[in-house]
Amino acid sequence: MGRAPCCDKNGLKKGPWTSEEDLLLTNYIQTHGPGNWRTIPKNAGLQRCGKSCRLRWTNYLRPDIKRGRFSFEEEEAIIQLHSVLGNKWSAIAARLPGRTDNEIKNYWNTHVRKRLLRTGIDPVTHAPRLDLLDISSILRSAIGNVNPSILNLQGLLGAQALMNPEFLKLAATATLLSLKNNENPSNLVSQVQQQFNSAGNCLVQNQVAAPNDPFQTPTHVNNGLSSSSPENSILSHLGENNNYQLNAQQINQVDLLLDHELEHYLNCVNQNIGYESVTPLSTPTPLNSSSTYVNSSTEEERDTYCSDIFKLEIPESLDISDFL
DNA sequence: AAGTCACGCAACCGCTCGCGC
DNA sequence: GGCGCGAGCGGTTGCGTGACT
Repeated sequence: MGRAPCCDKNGLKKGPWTSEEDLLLTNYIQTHGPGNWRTIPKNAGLQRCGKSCRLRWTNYLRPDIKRGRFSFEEEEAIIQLHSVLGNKWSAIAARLPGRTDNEIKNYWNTHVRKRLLRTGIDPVTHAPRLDLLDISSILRSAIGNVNPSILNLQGLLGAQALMNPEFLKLAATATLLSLKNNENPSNLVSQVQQQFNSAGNCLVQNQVAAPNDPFQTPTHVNNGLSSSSPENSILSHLGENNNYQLNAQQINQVDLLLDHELEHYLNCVNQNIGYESVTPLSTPTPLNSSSTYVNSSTEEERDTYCSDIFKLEIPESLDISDFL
């Protein structure tokens, strides 16, 4: 378009504002109002471009700006709004009184983004990071020295299959179930995968709506696991092979791991109803959920909260803190 | 105590949008 | 419809500061 530069580059000051400049700008705007930003520096006696004045005013000098540390409620709101709006910092700022888009953007990049990454959540999609979500690692951490090759879920299932948290969790459950019964986990996991595949296109990821589809609600579907076919029943494979031995302690730990999830799953199988995890691996927080607000503010507490968003329901007695 | 490194934040830059002519 | 301009937005930069060695 060939537009002129926003200001004459020659003779105009750049860099940090001095208190004298702040005073000049504040006094002028409080007297005359913002008006035309291009004319403000000249009228206020500032050697700055209008753009610089506008930024200084909107991001720092405005009287309604809330300074200081973000509260946990604000941080939670930022995360939720970002999951809906994406990097629309001004839109997010509009919903957080007293906070500027620049401030929120900085806070996101320096704190929230890192925290989400640290807790295994993709800061862009707000979904669990699949590259980190190696259930095999969790299982190994949980049950100790089992041959890594027999716990390689990603190898067994393929990366795409891991896109479904429910399936992922069920596969992990199947692996533990197999180990408990001295089976090769690949057999049972394959059965689970076949049932998923044969159930049609039910492998819909349970995920947060993408930023560019802001009003899509999270999809949570029955994963399609059917127990109608006896030969495909997971239970039918119990006790076949005895090549994968766990010691007594490991079996005990597997029992703890399987406690809730397996019980629920077996109930579904026995009643011939659809299985839906009682503790979804990925549980996107509803935007309007006031229950998600936690009145804590330490880094550790926030980390814990963030990891709770998608954690596996693993008993506290198991030492998996290194992984988490 | 001095040097180095990492981090946080204010400010800048380049681009797009919307409006008036 | 095209152009010029102001305003706003999002990404990036660079400086100040505190932590660490």
